[in-house]
Amino acid sequence: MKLKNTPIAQVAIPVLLNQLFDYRIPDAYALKDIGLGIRVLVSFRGQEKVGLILGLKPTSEIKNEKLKFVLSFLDSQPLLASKDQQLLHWLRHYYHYPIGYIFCNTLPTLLKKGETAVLKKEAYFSLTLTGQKIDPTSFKRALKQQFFLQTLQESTQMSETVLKTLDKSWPQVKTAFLKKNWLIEQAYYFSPTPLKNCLNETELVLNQAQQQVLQCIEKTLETFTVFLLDGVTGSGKTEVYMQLINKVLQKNQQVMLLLPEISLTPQLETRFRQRFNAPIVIYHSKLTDKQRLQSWLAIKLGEASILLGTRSALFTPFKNLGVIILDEEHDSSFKQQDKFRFSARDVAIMRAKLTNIPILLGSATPSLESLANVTKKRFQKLALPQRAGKAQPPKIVLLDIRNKRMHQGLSAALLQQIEQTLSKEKQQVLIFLNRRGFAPRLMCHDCGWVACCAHCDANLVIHQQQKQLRCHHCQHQYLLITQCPACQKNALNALGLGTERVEQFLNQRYPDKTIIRLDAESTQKKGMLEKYLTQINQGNVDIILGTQMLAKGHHFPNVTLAVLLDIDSRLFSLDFRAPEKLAQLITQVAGRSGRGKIRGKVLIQTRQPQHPLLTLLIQQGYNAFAQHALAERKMALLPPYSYQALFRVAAFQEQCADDFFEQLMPLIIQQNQHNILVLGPVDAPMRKREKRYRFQLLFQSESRAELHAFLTPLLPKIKTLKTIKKIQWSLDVDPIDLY
DNA sequence: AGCACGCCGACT
DNA sequence: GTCGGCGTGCTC
Repeated sequence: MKLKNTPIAQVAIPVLLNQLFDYRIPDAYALKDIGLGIRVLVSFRGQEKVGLILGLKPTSEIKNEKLKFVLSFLDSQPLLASKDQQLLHWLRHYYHYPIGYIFCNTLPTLLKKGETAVLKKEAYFSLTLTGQKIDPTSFKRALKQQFFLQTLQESTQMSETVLKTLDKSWPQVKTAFLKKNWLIEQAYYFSPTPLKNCLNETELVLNQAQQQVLQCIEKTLETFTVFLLDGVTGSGKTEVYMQLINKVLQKNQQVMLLLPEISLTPQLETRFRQRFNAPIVIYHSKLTDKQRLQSWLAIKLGEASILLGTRSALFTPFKNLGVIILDEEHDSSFKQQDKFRFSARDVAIMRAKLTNIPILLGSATPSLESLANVTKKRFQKLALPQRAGKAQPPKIVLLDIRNKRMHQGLSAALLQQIEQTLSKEKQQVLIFLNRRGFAPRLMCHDCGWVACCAHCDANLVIHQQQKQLRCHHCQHQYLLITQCPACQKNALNALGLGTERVEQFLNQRYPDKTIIRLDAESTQKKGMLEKYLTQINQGNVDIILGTQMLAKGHHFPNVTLAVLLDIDSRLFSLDFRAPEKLAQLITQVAGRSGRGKIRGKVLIQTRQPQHPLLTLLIQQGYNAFAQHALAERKMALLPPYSYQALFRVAAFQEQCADDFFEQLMPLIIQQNQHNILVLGPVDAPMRKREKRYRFQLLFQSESRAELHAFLTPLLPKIKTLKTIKKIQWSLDVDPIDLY
């Protein structure tokens, strides 16, 4: 029916429904104020919700009496320009995810909650010359003043928010300092480049390889090209990034740089602030809602030029984006593994395509997907094959530990090498073991009972310091017992190796050495990881022991020996990606060694010294391994030579899942006119997790278009199945681990 | 997905 | 006679 002049707004609402909802616009609103990408407040099921206008149409198919009015408009300008909207529409089709979630939940939390989209200035404080010269120890009784003076002297500039959280007496101290003329107060939109120590990092002269790489990219600025920068650890990728960024900044364009881990942002931020005389903002999930809103707005409005962040930064709208750089492109942290499962790498590429700008993917160990894309001529490969400066590649050696006596998982030969390294001044040893806790298993020596989680199909991990047994898959903790619950004997044994156990052993064996353990447990407290990293860089540490996080691109300049423990189980994993991940891991850990003047050494303890993966990787390097692995994938028609989507199902009662699949499978057979390979349903590798039984169904096709042509009509039909109410399900497009 | 409405069993 | 079980269906 005709509704005067004002159109109907099609609104995205943050609910998990894949549709827009129509709302009438009150006649009082002038048409010019209504546009796509503007937030509105609406009543939805009796609740007020913030939604986003994604469409306007003259009439609605919905009965007039059912239509509600938009309650109010929250923006005068669109939050998302049409390019940003295009990207989100692509996401929704590609990942088959509800539109309301994609459009609303990719906004900063505060905007989702209806906060006004206005960049606010914040007060920043620095000391005047007089203030810098005051000796803080000259305070006798004014301890708060002493504290703040010292704090401000140690930094260049601090925001009011930070100062307030340090101590609530700040407002009084501030007044006192301003009166004494010790303090400069300035208002900024976001954290400014430090004034002190500014620009003390100078551009390095690039070596020939670096220069070639830079020139190649420079030529394509303002056109879409995907570059894969294959640069060994220490080859000077960061310097290439920085000089490229400089070129883009000179064109008055903005830059987005994505990293896999939050913990990698501070060091890069410091370097960038010292190098660039341009506003830089950070965006990741550890920032406060307010900080994230500020960064987001600063980039959108063009007030900031560089955005440094993790995958959650990917959706920030830019005013004038010139290049995207995504470092450590092989890293699985770029894949979001819950709710909206997307690959930040793949989405970044699509974003570059829609913006028509180059994107640079960097890695010392490129993913097989990216290497295949080079072969398919979709990506252009650029190589930095040598370490910059004088550093040589590390020497990798396999330590055969068959029939060897072990000391808490470390062989005599290994201990000897460790001791040899430690005897040299300022040399550090890095030990990689990807298992937290003391030991992964508690077993009765007498009856064979093993401690298992009541809610998951998993062994409980012994955490001796906390005297706990913990399940690493759910949050459950149990008291560490000494008596076997099955046979009542005191014969319980800790089997296997965890970082806590190795740490304990090393502390006993080397009581005069400083040993730091870096894992999720030891770095749980805020700021601990940064503290440890600083300590390591200052050279006050002898042994660094840790999990996965050691392989993530941190710099350990004094490490000359890197050790990998307990990798053998990964050689026999059922996951077809396990070899790729292991090769990347070994190469990355190896890359931590010998980045200074002394050549590094890498030792891998194994009972499989003849294993082809290890010998190929060590004798011929990662690229040879990758070519071999790609040939295998091609033979088996596995990704990247086919495309997959994984349909996961979980239910508290197995019967519910059975009933669901009984309805689902005929639907799939009927729908499958595209030769889609359907594998399953089968039990998930961990059948029971967090009290739920888990199953999966894999769809695979050699044609991405056919896979999507199959999925697109299938999903709405699946949602109409009666049994779906009793299960939880998700679809993972391009899954990277089949868990 | 949530959340309300609705129709059948064990209680003050 | 009511409280509440979760089955069904709708959200503009």
